[in-house]
Order: sequence, then C-alpha cells, then structure tokens
Amino acid sequence: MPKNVSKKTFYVTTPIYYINAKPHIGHAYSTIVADVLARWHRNLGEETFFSVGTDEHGAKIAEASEKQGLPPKEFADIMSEKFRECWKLLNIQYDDLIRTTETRHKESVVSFMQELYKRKFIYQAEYEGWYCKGCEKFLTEKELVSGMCPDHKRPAEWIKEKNYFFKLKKFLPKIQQMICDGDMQIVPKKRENEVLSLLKQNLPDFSVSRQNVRWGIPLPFDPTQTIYVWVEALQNYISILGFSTTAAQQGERFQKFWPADVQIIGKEISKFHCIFWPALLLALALPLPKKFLVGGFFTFDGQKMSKSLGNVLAPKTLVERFGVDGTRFLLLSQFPYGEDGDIALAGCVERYNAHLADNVGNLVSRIGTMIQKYLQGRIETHPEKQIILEETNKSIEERFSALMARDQIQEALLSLFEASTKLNQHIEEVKPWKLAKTHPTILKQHLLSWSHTLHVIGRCLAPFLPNTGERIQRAFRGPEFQNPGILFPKIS
RNA sequence: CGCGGGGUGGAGCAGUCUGGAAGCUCGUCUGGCUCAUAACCAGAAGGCCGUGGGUUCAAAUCCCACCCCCGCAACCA
Repeated sequence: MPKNVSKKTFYVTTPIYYINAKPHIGHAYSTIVADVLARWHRNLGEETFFSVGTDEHGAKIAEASEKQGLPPKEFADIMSEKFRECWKLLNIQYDDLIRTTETRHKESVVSFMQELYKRKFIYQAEYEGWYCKGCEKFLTEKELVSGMCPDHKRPAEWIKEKNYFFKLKKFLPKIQQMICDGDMQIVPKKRENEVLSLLKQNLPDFSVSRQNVRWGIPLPFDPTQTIYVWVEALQNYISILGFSTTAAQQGERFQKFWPADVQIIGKEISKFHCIFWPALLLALALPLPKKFLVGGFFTFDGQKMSKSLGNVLAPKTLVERFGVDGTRFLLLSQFPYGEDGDIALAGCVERYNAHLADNVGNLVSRIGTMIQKYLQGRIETHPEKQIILEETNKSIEERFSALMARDQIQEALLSLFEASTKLNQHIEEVKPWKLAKTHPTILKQHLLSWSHTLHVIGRCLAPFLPNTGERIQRAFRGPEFQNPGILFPKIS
C-alpha cells in the first residue's frame, strides 16, 4: 500500500445537547441521522469520525441544579449520563462523546479565546439590557411582551455589566460569500435563505462573556468573567478533536478530520451554527464546516410536546413498543430531513406493520421458507446462473447510493421498501409454488437471485437498521441459509 | 408588522421552485394466490387541491387579498 495516499475522511457531528432536560425524541432523531451517515460512510470505506456531546455550563444549569440541591457538576453528571444511556439504547455508534465540563474541552476553549484576544478580535464594552435567563441572551425592547420573554414567559431582568465582545461584523461578508459559493452549504435551501437574510441585516457584534454567571469557563484574560455558554459550547466540535492553538499540543484528530463534512443541527440553532460559529473559526483562519444539515421540529399528534399536555415522547417509549430498529425506522421514514414532522402513535403502528412486518419482514420469511423447502437451505453460488435479477440488484444499490449522496435520507430508506415491494410483485409473476412442481431448475435460479436481492437490501439497510441489516445479510450470504427468524413481529 | 411551517379523496402526506390530463401510504370494497408474519398480488370506489379575485390557451402550481390551524427545543421555562 502506497504510504502517502491518505484515506478519505468523513467527520459528522450532532448538535451539542443542552442538559437541562432529559433526551427526547428530537435529540434522538438528530443523533440517529448522524449515526446513519456515519455508518454509511464507514461502509464506503472512509475513515469516519462521529462526535456527540453535552453542553453543561450556564446560568440555567446552575439554576436547575440548585433547585435540586445538587452541585452543578453532580447535576451535570446525572444528566449527561442520561444522554449516554439514550445513545446506547438507540444503538448509536459514535466515536467519542465530549462534555463541556471536561478538562480537554476547557483547555481547548481557553486557548481559542486567548488567541482571539491576541488577534484583537475581542474588545471590552459596557452592556446593559433586558436579559432572559431562559434564552441565555439579551432581548431587545421590541422582543419583550409586557416585560416578559415571549418564549419563556418569564420576566426579563435589566442587567448592566461589563462584557467582552467579538468583532462579528468583520466576518459577515466572508460568510455570505462562502455560502453563496457553496463552500459552506446549508441544507435545505429554505434554511440557507433564512441565514442569508439574517446576514443582510448586519448583525451586531455579540458578547462572548458573562459577568454574573459563575458556572462556566473563566475567561483567560479576565477571570472575573466566564465565557458565554454558547460561544464555548460551539467549540466542542473542535475540542473533541483535540484542537489547540499551540502547535505542540495540536491533536492528530484535528489535523485529520477538521473541517467537518456534515454538522447536523436543528433550525432553532442555525444562527449560532451558520453565522457565529463560522465567524469564530474565520477569526483564527480555520476552515469552515463543509455542510450543515438543518432539521425541523417534531410535534406529537399534531401538538407540541409538553408535560402539561402529558404527551412528551421519550425515545424509550418507542423502543419498548417497536424495538430499536423499529424506532429508528419510524423516526427516519416519517418525513424528509429538514421538514417539520408529526409523530402519532397510531400512525407508528400502521407504518411499522406495513413496512417492517408485512413488507420486508414477511418477504424475508417467504423467501427463507422457500429456500429451506425447495433448496434444502443451500444458497450455492453459481455466478453464471444468477443473471436474472442482476440489473435489478444493481439499480437498487445505485438508486439508494444516489439518494444518500444527495442527503435524501428518508427517500433512500424508503427506496429499499419499494425494492422489496417490487420483489413481492415479481414473485407473484414467477409463481414459485408452481415452478416447484414443473421447473425446479428455473425456480432454483430465481431463488438464488432473490437471495442476492435481499442481501443487497440488507446491506443498504444496515446503516439505518443495523441489527436488521446484519441479520438479513447473514441469512442470505450463503452457502448455508441462516434463518433469521421473525424480524418484526406484527403489532396490533 | 418577531420568525417559521401548513390547509390536496375517510386518515397521514407528496406534488407548488421549473404552470399542461390529480399521485403515494394506510383504511374501505371486490377478486386472485398459497411460498410467507391472517401475509402477498390485481382491480375498484372516493378529491370542485382553505376562501375570493387576477394573470394565462391552460393554475394545486404564478400574482393579490382574506380565513383557519400549528410550531419556535421544552418538563413546571
């Protein structure tokens, strides 16, 4: 192997999750999408890095922990662990998880901020205004509704404090250009338009520190202040790679994987990720992420999930009912990535049965049975005789790959179920139960082809439904049929 | 005028950017098949595409006005 040929790399990130609440279905969705991309690129043979993380600083966390009578760090330990458990439950194969309270993160951030300061992109100014602890940000007079934050329905506080500001304005034109030139993609298009319109509004510089928040990382050049939680949290995407401004301490991972190929985010945080984050990176002359995939919102039975309505959907609830792969399927197949989507339990049962139990699950059963019955369980390789569905198999994989390459994740997944339906139709035309009596040799050829088709479907399915994909592949790999059993029991 | 999404056969949605014979999944009805998880396959019924106006040979699709739903990430914020 030639020494200098470096393998293609792929770096995908999930949003950094704020730990003030337990993981919900929205967290699960973004993370599963990232997991699918990571698994897919691993299968393509690329050297893949998949990061997840938890955001643990800020006034809100301090407040929440106090309410529970715990030190913030202990509270963070408990909450962060819940996310970890959730990813385990959902079979998320991440490479590393970073917590913003970890030393490696803090060191990385400190070196970053110090460098910004050194390069004179940070200046000091007095700031006063209405502050909402819920948003962790200052609100304009216009945004307030009778003195309350409209989002959080709590009174804003008038705060006057010394702050350090980042020279955001300086970088806005460059960011705009990068987006327009396609060097930093924002998908879907409507989210890109939103970001571009924000850029045109000539955003003011933003503050990067807080004087009155103690639960945070001290600002290296003024330890009386802590770093604004958002500014610090964004840097998890590089601190996890071991970023440092000191060459000697620079992580190998950073060299290898930055810039990120895909950053999965939600539309509510696109301003921070598509404007503030790139600006910070530009300030240190670092390359920008290549692509943001911006997800939509979830509703449950057409309504916002809320505790008062008693309709909060925990990932665990779905997993208990539909299994891990069932849950992954339901979340990924319901709507195209980037759209808002509704999850209804009744619809879930319906889609689970229609696609998983009756379509793919049943197809695997019927072909498996025939292989045992008509071929005595032998899937022998006769390449010259397996041409019947070669074209079909090739097109299944090509179509799937093309959709994946265009980030059409839902469509790619559903294309496999269309393939399964086509195979069902084909079986009906061929009438194997008749061939068994009249032309057993032809039947054998068909069965070998069908096994191959299922093997292809299993391979494509694997990034989405890892367990199922593996079971299907193992079953039809040959030479001996491995009965996978019932993949998806029907649910009533 | 905070921002954004949406109103298409019984249900859930695609189609709207780039006008040109209304599609998909589920459900319902009828028929077929028996290898299969009461599954699979074929066919049928069912829609003046939120309302009103406009542009056009032609509008679900473009323009204007209006009505109605919903969300802004979250666990007592």
